[in-house]
Amino acid sequence: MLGDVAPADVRVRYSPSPTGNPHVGVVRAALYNWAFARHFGGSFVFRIEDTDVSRDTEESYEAMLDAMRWLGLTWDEGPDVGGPHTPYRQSLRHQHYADTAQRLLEAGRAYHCYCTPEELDERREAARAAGKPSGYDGRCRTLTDEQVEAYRAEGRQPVLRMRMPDRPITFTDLVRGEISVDENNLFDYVLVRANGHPLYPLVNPVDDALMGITHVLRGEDLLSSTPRQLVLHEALRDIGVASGPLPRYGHLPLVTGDGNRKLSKRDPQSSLQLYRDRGFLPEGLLNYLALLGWSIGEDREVFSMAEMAEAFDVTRVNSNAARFDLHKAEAINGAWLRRLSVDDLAERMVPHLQSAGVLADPAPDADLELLKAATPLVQERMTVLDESVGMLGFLFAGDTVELDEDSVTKVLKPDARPVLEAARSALAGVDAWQTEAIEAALRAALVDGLGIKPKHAFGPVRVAVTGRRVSPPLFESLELLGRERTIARIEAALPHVPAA
RNA sequence: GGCCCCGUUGUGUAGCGGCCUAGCACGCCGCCCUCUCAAGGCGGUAGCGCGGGUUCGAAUCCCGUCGGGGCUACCA
Repeated sequence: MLGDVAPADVRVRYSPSPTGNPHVGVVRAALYNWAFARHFGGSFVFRIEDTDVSRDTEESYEAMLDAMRWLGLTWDEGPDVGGPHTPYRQSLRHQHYADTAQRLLEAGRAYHCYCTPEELDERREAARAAGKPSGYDGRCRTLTDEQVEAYRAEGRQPVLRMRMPDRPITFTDLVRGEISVDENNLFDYVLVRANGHPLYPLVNPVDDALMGITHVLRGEDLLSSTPRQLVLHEALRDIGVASGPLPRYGHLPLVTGDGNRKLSKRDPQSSLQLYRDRGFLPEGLLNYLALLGWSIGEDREVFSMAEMAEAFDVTRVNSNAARFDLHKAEAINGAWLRRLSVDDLAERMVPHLQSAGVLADPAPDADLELLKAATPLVQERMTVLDESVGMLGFLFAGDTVELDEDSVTKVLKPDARPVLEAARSALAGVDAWQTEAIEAALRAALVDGLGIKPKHAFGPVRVAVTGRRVSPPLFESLELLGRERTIARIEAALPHVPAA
């Protein structure tokens, strides 16, 4: 897997294009690269591929860095931290591409092609109709000076095309094994546009070569372009632009959405931001993403990133596509949430409670204390942090809470009136306002006193006090809420109970 | 159309020729616990796409077939 590369010399990169917010499939690729580098004690390089000015924005660039920091996927070299191969943004590396393109042309490894897009389309369609490969047919490979003159006279501007060799290309993929494409299916491809703009097929390998990348782990969608990149890499070494061994490639299975199709950037389900907003923990999301195509083995699924780095082995990555399953992601996140210390969890809930308006920003110390006291009640009931809003909102309201309409009609029926009235007087008489005493008083008054089942006894109280049918444990909640607000809310709820 | 990749329960995976009457997790169903909801415990549901080989023996190796996906730009 490493070839001649010493473990510490392993260099991998994560090179997203900053177009919109990061995609979970792309995050998983970052994770696998990170784990690969950390496993061997090598370097993880973060490079921004912002060659497409029309699509890349500074905002997306910042969002990308922010996302990586949030995830905790630390990089050793990158646009903000620098490194020996600076700059790490392609938009700042144009000279490298222009120089390389020139040398490729001079060495005869690339050539000018004057075909127009229309001509290309036409021939492509014809080839396709004839059942033949539809790639570039090589027409401009050997143009005479006269032909070039004629094209120029017409005002045509050439693109620069890579000259592919007349032999099959075979390589060993780290996850899939040997892959081979014969010469009839290898086509000369465009490196530089007619307007002088370098394209991805040129800049990506050039940067990998210049930055000494030893291993490339990326999505399967790039599998079929690997042979041509390998050819470019060989050429770069031949013409002295780069040195060192060719990078080894590993193509990761695609992450699919609800259908069987590749999760696209446009699919809302693919947005990392969505999961952040919902309150996924970076630990949980990363853990889940790690599971999409890789297994730590031993019937174990919950593990930390340090444990992953220790155990990670690309050759054991699955080669078949994996579907993103929200349920499973939530389950894994829930497991992580329950592992958190109470203080840590309370702290992480704060921003969610604030953006929902439950807590002020900054939150008063008293509220923070109350939140901390309530955290154990909800820790095992949540799967994502955002749920804290619904579960704990009632604690931070005043003498009245917003009553959930559905809960009111289902629980606050006419026979709830005597229950609430009995609860009110029982609670008024509780000596020490503590969970045990509250429960004892309520049981005595409602279950024993009114002779009704616990479920029917406590349901109305729960709705009156918390506003909902589902809440943290009732007696503990009442203790935290305090006697005054508890009783005030029961009284406020009484008018919502219809007469018999 | 062409090329390439992939194929274990609904989903993610374990399995790398006998330990598999296929394990685990999520989901789903039921039970227990129980003031709601969770969490937890117990049990259940459901799978090696198909057909040929190779072998004493195949989920595991080979071939074919079918199915799915990716790529096929002067996007990245």
